[in-house]
Amino acid sequence: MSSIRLRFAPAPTGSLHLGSARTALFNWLVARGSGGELILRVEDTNAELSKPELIDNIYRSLDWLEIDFDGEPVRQSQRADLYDDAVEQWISAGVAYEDEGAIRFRVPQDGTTSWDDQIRGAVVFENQHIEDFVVRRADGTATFFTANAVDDLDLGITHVVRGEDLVNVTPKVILLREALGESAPLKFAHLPLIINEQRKKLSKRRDDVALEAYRERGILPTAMVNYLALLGWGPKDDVEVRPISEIIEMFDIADVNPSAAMFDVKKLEAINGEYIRALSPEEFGKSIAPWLEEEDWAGNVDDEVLRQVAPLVQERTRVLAEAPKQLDFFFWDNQEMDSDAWQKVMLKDSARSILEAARSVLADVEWNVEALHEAVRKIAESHELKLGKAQAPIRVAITGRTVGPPLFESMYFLGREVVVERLGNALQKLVEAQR
RNA sequence: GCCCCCAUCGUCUAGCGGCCUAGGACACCGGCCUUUCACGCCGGCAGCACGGGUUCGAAUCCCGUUGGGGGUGCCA
Repeated sequence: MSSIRLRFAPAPTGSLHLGSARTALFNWLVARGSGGELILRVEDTNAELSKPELIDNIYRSLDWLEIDFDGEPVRQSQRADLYDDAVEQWISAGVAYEDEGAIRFRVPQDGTTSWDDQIRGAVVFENQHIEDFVVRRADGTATFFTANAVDDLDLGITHVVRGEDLVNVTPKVILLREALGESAPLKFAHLPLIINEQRKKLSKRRDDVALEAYRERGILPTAMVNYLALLGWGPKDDVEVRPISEIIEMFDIADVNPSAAMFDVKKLEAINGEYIRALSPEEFGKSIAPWLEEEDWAGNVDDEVLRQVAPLVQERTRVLAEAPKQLDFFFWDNQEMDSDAWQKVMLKDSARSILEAARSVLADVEWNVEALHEAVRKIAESHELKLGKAQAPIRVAITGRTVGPPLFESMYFLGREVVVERLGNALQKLVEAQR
């Protein structure tokens, strides 16, 4: 058995929570950085919690983050006998007693229970403030405290890394372990909470706490892990975005900041953007595929065109879910026109004249990016406009929007026929509107 | 109410007694680049909650105040 053993012990209450993911990550960092072992222990002492789909979600999420475990997962729902034995042991030792069918642990009325937290230092509770707590429910099932203490002992856990919201249960678990004759005290590290803008613990009701929600929006797992590592911890050399292998090497649980950390989606997305830009074109193409498939123009996507056009949007993408709207005009059947965009540029005096000039010049200009660029540049010149201004109506006519990938590259890949047709359509719409 | 924890720019952090007129990142604001938007680059704004100690010297150590948070289930 390895000298360092940790466990990640989620209760399968739904989709994996961001805070749980961070706890899993920090446990994993300690294990992988120390040559220790990490066990996955599912805390499904409560019957409703052992639903297969809930447990699957945990596996899927952890797998997505590439947080791996040693050995098979342990299910508390299958270890009732062990908990029973412990409770019987406490009863016969006189430290637990029956109360309305449940069994309570008798907490000493004097003295203190304390531990040296790796993140917070000494934490001390006076025993008189700890109430006698239930270790076995009237229905015969073990409570969290019992399962926790028994399993940590039985599995040879040496280090417990968990959220700060569990600080107050720690003295109870320590008492239970002592009553079981523990051979060595656990090393505890209570992680700071992840909080929202209101500086409150992330809540399921009002915050996006499901890890899956971020996956669905197109956050890369590597970016998520990197960002999560930065919540409560920071590298001493100030390089925040870096491979997980380096983080494993630099990470030390004792360096973790004890104060709560706000979850900042903007920063997550900024980091995600960096990871997206660092992808190879092939990887990027594969990454956005699931999002493109959901579009109604998905059937029109030409893989070769997509391959050439994807790099144009890669550096403009912060979350993968944004990719379709940057690429749609390459593939749609019925062109959509953003009305704000139309209002903004097509109502200008020069718009009609620019579109007319573009339609006629582009009808037989040489079809390459440089020539297209030059052609539009000349139109701009003749209208005494900067290229940036002059290309606006052309962009809107062709892409339906005021912003998007570089225009001349886009026109080039779209092809002469489509470009001229869209310019014509826009012109017609403009003329009709002016009548 | 009681118990426990926390306190460096708006946010995440570096700092673990002198290297700090406090560094980085995100956000924000200027500028450059430029075919839009981005990217990139340059610059700016902005912080040690307060009060006492300890010390030659405190963001760093101690105490208090204030403020915030967590817990207080036969949930986990």
